[in-house]
Amino acid sequence: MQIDDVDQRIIASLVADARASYSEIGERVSLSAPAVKRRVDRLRSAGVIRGFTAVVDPAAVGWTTEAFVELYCTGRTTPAQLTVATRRHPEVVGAYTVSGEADALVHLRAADIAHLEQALERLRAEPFVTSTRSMIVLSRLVDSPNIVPAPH
Amino acid sequence: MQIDDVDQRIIASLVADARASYSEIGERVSLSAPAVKRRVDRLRSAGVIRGFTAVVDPAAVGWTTEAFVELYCTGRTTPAQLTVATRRHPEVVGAYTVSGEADALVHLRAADIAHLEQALERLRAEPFVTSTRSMIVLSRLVDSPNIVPAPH
DNA sequence: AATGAAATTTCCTGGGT
DNA sequence: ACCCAGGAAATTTCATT
Repeated sequence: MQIDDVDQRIIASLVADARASYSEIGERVSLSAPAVKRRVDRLRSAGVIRGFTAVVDPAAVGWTTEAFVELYCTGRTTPAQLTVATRRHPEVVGAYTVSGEADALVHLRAADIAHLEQALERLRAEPFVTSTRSMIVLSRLVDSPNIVPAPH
Repeated sequence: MQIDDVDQRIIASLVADARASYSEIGERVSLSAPAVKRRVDRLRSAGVIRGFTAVVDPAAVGWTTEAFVELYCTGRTTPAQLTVATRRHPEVVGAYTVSGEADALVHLRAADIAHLEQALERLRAEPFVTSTRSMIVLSRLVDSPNIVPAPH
């Protein structure tokens, strides 16, 4: 699918404020509200825009602990297996296969340290996990959920 | 600030779809649209809801490469220094101080490998960085931007 | 094919109870 | 918290280029 400059600006606008009205966006990109809607619909159905979400302060809703865990897995572990396994754990907010020493990196979010420990144990109990290496998040310095800068 | 069960459900609803109308949300939580709006306004001004954003497929807008980089820093590096430094790099989409061997973990997003390499070099050139350890993301298995499950 | 204008429906948002 | 009402926005239809 082709994304032109106007689409880019519409996307940027929605990333900055997903609840902006079509006419508001239209003003910024010099288009009528219906035209903006049609473009947004097109971008959505093409999968460029996956959805719209609220950015919530995890601490404010009782999730104060966060960690990144490197997973070392047995030889024949497939990404599909990893996907299925990690999705089973509600504490997993991100999971990636990576190059380097580890096979995967998992981003966990939990209510507190006890909860995190419990989640970690559950994760380590997955049959393909041989060992793990954890980094507990002490403070969040930067966290731009899905900010997509203009193309390089 | 006090968050009751209804607030939790409103938040969950907005996380799932930030463009849902107040009446739509009201239906799900058995509240009138004005009541929902008042709660959302309160949650926003309290900082529980930080904002609303579009979830964009980075690949679709030309950002195909991602990496996590562990930063090893000199003894007297403050979180404030790290914040300032990492924010200078547009490729940094996340940065955290962590417990463990490394001092910080940085999440990078770039257009391609060449761009990533360049960003990494720039990051390594920061005066307080003594060494780095990179994990390039091969595939994204799970990525739930700001999904906040019900409290434990 | 994509846009703008108009018309209809739905929604937002203030004040009153 | 709900109901109500005036104004704004969304969304469909239609005509234009």
